[in-house]
Amino acid sequence: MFTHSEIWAALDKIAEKNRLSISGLSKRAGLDPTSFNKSKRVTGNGRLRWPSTESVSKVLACTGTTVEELASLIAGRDPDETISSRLPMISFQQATASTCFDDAGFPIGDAWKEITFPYHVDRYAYALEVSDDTLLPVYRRGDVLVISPDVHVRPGDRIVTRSHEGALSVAVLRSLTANSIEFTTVSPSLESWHVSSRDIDWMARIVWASQ
DNA sequence: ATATTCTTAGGCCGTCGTGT
DNA sequence: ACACGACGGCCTAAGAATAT
Repeated sequence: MFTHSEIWAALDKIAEKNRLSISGLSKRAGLDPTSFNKSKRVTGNGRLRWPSTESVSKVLACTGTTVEELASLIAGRDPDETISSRLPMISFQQATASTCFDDAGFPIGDAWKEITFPYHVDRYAYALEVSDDTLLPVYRRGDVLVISPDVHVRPGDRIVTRSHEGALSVAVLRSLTANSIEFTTVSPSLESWHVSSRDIDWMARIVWASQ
């Protein structure tokens, strides 16, 4: 059971999460831009108008929203923000300690502190604070990078890798084969190097950076 | 400053499903 | 067959935002 205001609030939230206006969401769903107008949610005589199940289905399809996520939004819970509004964070310097990550690159241990993050990211995301100026001019000391070990990495992505020795590197992934990985620096020099895929523990995509 | 585009409000109408 | 209710589309108008 849900109410008229809850289903409309959920659609408003889906639009917001996809950085769309409510008319923009209607258009993306293949509907008339005015379909979800606030003025159309109540008729002139006060009768409540509800979105059709077909329209809701189109919205879910065009935004990649699941029925479960819609249910959470209707219930007033944001499945992303409630999980990711607080992120574990650690500095690059501290992160070189071997106990900070498990074998798959997910945070473990007590060295992490928690920060509040204003955007929604997946539940596995964590933050790394830049400890020095070796990444200038792209990242400077104090910048925060948000990393998701759960996001598929593709050539062109900025990533963080970890060697068997525990050293973290920030780079751009250029190519990836079964045995070899090519990286370039994030700096304008674009120096490139190859490593064997056996020589790194993991790599994870940088999904956000404070700049 | 002006033009263009986008967003929103509101009225009206078409289409579809349901009940009589 | 017809009436009615309901949602979405079409249209206009106005205001806001953005581009030139």
